[in-house]
Amino acid sequence: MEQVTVVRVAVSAAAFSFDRPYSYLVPPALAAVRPGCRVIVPFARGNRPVEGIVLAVHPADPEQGRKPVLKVLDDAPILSEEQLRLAVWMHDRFFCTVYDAVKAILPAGVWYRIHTVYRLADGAQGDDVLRACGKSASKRRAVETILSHGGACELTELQAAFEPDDPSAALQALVREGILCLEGAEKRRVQDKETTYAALAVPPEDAQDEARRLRKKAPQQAAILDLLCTVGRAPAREVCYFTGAGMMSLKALVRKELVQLEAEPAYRRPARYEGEPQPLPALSARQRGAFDGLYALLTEDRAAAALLFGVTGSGKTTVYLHLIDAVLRRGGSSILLVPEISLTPQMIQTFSACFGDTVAVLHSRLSIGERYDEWKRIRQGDARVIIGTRSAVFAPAVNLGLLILDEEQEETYKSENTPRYHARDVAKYRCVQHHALLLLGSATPDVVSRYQAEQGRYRYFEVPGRFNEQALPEVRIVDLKRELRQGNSGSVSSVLCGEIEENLARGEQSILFLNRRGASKLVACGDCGFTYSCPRCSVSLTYHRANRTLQCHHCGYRRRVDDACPDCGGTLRFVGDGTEQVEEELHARFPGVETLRMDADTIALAGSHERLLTKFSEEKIPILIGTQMITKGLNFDRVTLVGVLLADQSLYVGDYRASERTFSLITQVIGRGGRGERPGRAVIQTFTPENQTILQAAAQDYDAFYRSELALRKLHGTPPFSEILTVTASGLNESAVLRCCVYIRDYLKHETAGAIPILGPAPLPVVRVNNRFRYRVTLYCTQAAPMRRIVSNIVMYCNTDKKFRDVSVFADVDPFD
DNA sequence: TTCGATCCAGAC
DNA sequence: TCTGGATCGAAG
Repeated sequence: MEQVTVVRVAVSAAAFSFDRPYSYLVPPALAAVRPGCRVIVPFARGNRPVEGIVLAVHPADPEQGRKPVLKVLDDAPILSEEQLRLAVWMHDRFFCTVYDAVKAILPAGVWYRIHTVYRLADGAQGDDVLRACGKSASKRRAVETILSHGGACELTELQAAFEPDDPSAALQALVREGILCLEGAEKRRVQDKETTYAALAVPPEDAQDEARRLRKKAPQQAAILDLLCTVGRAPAREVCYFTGAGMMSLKALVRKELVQLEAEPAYRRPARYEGEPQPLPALSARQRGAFDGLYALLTEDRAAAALLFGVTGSGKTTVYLHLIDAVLRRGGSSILLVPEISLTPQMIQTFSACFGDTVAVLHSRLSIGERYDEWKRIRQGDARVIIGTRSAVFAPAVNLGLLILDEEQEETYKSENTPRYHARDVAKYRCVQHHALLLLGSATPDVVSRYQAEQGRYRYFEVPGRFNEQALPEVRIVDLKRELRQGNSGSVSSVLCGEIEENLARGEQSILFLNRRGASKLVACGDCGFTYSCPRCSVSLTYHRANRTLQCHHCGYRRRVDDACPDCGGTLRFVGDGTEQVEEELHARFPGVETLRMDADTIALAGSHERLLTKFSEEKIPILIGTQMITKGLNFDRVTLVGVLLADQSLYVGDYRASERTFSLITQVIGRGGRGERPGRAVIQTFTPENQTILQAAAQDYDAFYRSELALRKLHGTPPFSEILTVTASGLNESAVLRCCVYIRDYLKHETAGAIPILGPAPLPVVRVNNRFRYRVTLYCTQAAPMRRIVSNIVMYCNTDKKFRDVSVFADVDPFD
């Protein structure tokens, strides 16, 4: 019997509730298909062509009624075996479809758009076909449209031709009758870029003779030949540019077989370091200690994970540089993840200076083409040092030896969209697969990571002290209650004012920090207190000065501001995120002193975050006022004073991580000061000066913080003493959503026999977004693996059962919102 | 999530 | 009997 090949395919059209490998027959013509290749397959009853990825190929007995693969999209696998395994693993772990994972792993540049194409069946003749349509006008019309398109036509064009009617019934019938066949056509979003080179096709002597002959009749052609005789080979565009000749002359020479054109792949490269190559900065004795330990792990050639603790300014980056250098010497690649794009410019600068063109950059601000080309350079092994944000964890590094997460506690490493992965988890998985070293670096490690280190699951290393032995800033805590009692209700206390004054007198710079999440500006009526809220979400609208509109940060709704209060006709006022008020207050206290505000508006105005920081640093503006964004980024030598205006702000909101976040934030912002030769000072303003977290942050005592926080976590059973899984339901009908959540909770309670804490249903912090209500059930599990299966089941059930028709449900691991 | 199949009510 | 719209159910 003839051998039949069957492929198991993960299809893009599958939702989580019915995502499983689907089997398709491989026609002999497509026998070259291999696991990791993308294919077009007919899916569901309509057999619409959809994209899929081949998970496995195996010989099998022919079975009846199995559908065939229509097309193979990749000549060679686009995903390696390891990446395929990763995609399947992500499906199990993050409650996404395999194809969701594939889309996260691959850059947007390789994606296809699949179009449905109807083609006249083989051997069908125009007249016969029309006759076969009988008296059906719509069939006739469909066939005529397809004939006028040369025998094949895209569904979209048929729909356009039928407008306002729907061609699908007629098309379906024609396919059933065997008159038409259904195909998929693919279109790439981004093309591979090529450079055309011109080179002599004859020996230079012959070319020179020819040039002499052409000098009079075709001087431009002669010029081209002359040039190519000297340089041999050059990009066609440059040849034209330098000779002043046109493409026509070049083409003419090609026709005469004197010159040949050769296409070579070219890369769209993001802006990069142009300066002189720099040697690696030397390791200090303390850095060497950490490096030696990590290097030993690196050379063991088996998977390992380590936590590198070092306060701000201890020189963790230098350790990274030397480790990456070591990996390069061993013929491997390294990935360095950074939490934000705004951190990459200086990192890239430093790394490109040391490693040159072997550095590749991956982050969302690149164009699709640039990202795709960087990805190609990585895949080919041309780039072996990869720096990027969260999604760079998927970079197809050749021979991955080291994966670093810098500032590993940062929340940006967790994706809040499908697939809801944490880069740390993916990194761990990849390092195990590649026998690579996972390195988590931080000045304020995630309590969970620190605990893992303590338990021996991670190796622990420290870079003690600060660079150049600088003292940590001297910190003062100001009790705002007392300030209030003394009649100062402003946002800058008398103590902080005194310090600022001192700095002004000495000509040194100060930073004032407002630790408010998602700082925003409201518009409110000064008379009746009216505020604008989003008609679709349960939040207030935020004012954007750049385009003078009110916007919703959750759904994007926008509208203009009225001239007067729409409710009472009173005067509308702008209630700032605080930075504006602080600035006003400072101007009143220190007339004539220049200040710089850093918030969404001023960043938009300056063009970027870095540009604003550069302005602060270069123009030596005395005072910088800002939110979250100033905690990271450039180092300022002249900043000697840091003020935290209201430390409590992030402390008493949100989840079990509030203390951790506050500690990290305050520690980082205090670390901004005193990086030059002068010592730094910090002032922390708070209404709860006795709060332990604030005291620990002021003392920059991570260890004390970790101990007390861990004790609290143990008491509450929060991570690392459990793993948190959530199931979220959303829908237009609030009571239906709640009913679904109650069902989920009861199901989970039943399945776990009350053995683990299950909380909820609880509304999300913003309960309504885009008219959809969102509620959540939370599980604290100690055995996550079996729970994942149970959670997975309930998610599938709720998304298919008609009881919960208008509710959609998804699960997440330890979400941040 | 998508779309063909099925069922039902009202129009002709 | 035809037709549009809502609903249902399966996806290789």
